[in-house]
Amino acid sequence: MPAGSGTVRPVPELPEVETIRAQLQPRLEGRSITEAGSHPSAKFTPAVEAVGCDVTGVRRRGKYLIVDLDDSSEAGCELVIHLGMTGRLAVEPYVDLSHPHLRAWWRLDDDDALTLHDIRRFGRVHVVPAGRHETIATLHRLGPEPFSDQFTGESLWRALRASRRCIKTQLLSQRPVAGVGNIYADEALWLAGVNPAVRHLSKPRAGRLAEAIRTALASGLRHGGTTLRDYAALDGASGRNQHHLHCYGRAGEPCERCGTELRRKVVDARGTTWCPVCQRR
DNA sequence: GGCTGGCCCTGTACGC
DNA sequence: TGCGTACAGGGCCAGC
Repeated sequence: MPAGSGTVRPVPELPEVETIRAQLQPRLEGRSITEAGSHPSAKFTPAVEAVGCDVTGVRRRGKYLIVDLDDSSEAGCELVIHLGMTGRLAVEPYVDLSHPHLRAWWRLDDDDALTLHDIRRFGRVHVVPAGRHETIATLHRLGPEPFSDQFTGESLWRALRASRRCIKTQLLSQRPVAGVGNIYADEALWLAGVNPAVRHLSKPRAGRLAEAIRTALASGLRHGGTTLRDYAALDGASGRNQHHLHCYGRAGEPCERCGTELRRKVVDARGTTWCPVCQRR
């Protein structure tokens, strides 16, 4: 086994972020932010613009958490949080300012605090006027939500046709569809029988892949997300979807469909598991 | 404007 | 036991 390969750290993808969002909403909605602080790194703004604002809602767009704020302006503003690979949010009464992984925190008017811990510092925090995402390039160009009417086999086929990059790279770019990361890309491609390195799909196959993306994400949502190491929901509970994965992280094991040994290779600098028979090019 | 590759970042596993 | 190295990977950015 190569060094480090036994340490799998999945990032929070759509199901994980949605699980956190659902738990965060009742804890934050209606509260006011009274104080903010952050790690001294320039990457972690304390988002002091949020101080004095009321939380009016908590939404998700792709892998981004968006906390809607009423700042007395007509449009309001948004606290936008991306958890990166190892980001973890919590609402807790005590903020340990000496914790080495504490990146940002916001004190609420009930004396609890929303905290962001992030081991690898890949997370991001922004405050922007409501709906103005031009300064957050990936969010600005995000594809349709996978469970929306805008995401169809046709829309996926068109998006994939517009680029010459391989399918997996395109899925990870967030442009054909929002919220798919490495885990669910591998799962969806396996479900659809699509090789991660192909560059174009026929319309029928794009339709099957769109359905497979929804199936893989729905499984993650149903099981509270996937926990292989770092991810935990707001209440600290682990997800259960790791027990329902067909492909991701199973290189060397037999394919559930055909029994062929699943293989692993690097696509777009991401570890990729696939079945050489079911997902033949 | 699209694509590619390098970089960020830290915990962990492994070899020596 | 301790040190050095490889690896994990989402998003950003420079260069082409």
